[in-house]
Amino acid sequence: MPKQRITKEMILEAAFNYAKEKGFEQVVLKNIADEIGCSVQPIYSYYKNMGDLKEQVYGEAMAFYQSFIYSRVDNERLLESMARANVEFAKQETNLFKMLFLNKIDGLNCFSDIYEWMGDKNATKQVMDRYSLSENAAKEIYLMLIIFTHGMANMIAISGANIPDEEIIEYLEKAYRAFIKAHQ
Amino acid sequence: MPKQRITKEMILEAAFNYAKEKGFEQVVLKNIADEIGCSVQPIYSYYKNMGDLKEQVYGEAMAFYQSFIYSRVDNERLLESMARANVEFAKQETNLFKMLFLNKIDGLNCFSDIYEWMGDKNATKQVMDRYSLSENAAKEIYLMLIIFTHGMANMIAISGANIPDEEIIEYLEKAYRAFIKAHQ
DNA sequence: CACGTTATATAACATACATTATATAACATT
DNA sequence: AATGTTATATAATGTATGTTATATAACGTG
Repeated sequence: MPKQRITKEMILEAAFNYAKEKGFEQVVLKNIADEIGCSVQPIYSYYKNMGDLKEQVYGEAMAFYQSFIYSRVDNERLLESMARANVEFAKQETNLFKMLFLNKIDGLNCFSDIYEWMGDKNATKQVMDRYSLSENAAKEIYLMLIIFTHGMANMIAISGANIPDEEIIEYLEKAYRAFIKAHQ
Repeated sequence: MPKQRITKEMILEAAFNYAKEKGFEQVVLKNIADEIGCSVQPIYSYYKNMGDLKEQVYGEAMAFYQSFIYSRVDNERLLESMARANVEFAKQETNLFKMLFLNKIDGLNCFSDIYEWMGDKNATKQVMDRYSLSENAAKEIYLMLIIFTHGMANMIAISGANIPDEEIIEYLEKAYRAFIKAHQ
């Protein structure tokens, strides 16, 4: 049998990069095949259909997002650094951000669910300890900062605005301090 | 000449309602024709092409949004009532919200631009007067509440979460008070 | 009431995409 | 080197959409 010129990894990588550079909507059969420089067959030999490939691309994007965030986490300031990282992600990786966060996510029914979804227990604990707050207060601060962060990230991603990092940090800091102060 | 059974208004109304009930992506030729119960020709007799019709639908949606917001404004509490109305809009008219706010909007380059875009001078003035704040402080509060509101609206629209109005109001109030308090 | 204008319908054509069928060519095994 | 397996390419098919061409039918005007 002939050796395979095209590997599954090549396809997934090409598709992921296409999503990253051109947007998820551009992940269509012909674009990926052209990108690799092959016909459509190798793709169908590894993936049942395009939906299958797109799911994998989504998974890659999520992994990329997570490593993006975690590589920027400051352990001394979990909440603030995660908020910054999220907005930076929206600014730098707009296509991935839209793909991950501007589409329906199932199973969220109230804000506490949202907290569970994104919540990081350590960050909550850090806020509790640092400001001598109850768990509920810390959770609420966390939740409100997530909402604010999400709003900022969205506006940046949607508008394509190139807002300087200092300004982003400034507003995130202000929101964070305001939410803390409200509980003191 | 035969009298026209189909008017331009019928088409635009059908298309707008389709966008409102089923989502903007569903505004496609055949759906609208079927909805009205006509062929594709009447649509092309009034609109150059589908893009033309979609633009008009977008305009209708914007007008609908504005009257939705203004009908809910409390003149005594401009900022808070507008924030609430925006989140309510995202909750009740999710399809229109996505169409209007989850797509690119040109010409925004920094947060002060965003302020100019959505800014309501009267609301700013009300905050200045009520809390004896400088114009800059009031503007900042306004901007931060817009960001928070947008974040909440987005999360609700995207997740489809049916969060009770009381909870929405509670969090908006908390954010508002926190931003005010930060300046005192 | 015949005629011409035009509103609407039907149907053809174009394009973009996914999917499947067939053809070709590489190479491992004999 | 011949053969069979299979990786890949080319080409056909299907479906959804938009657009345009042709046909039909309504009706105002002479």
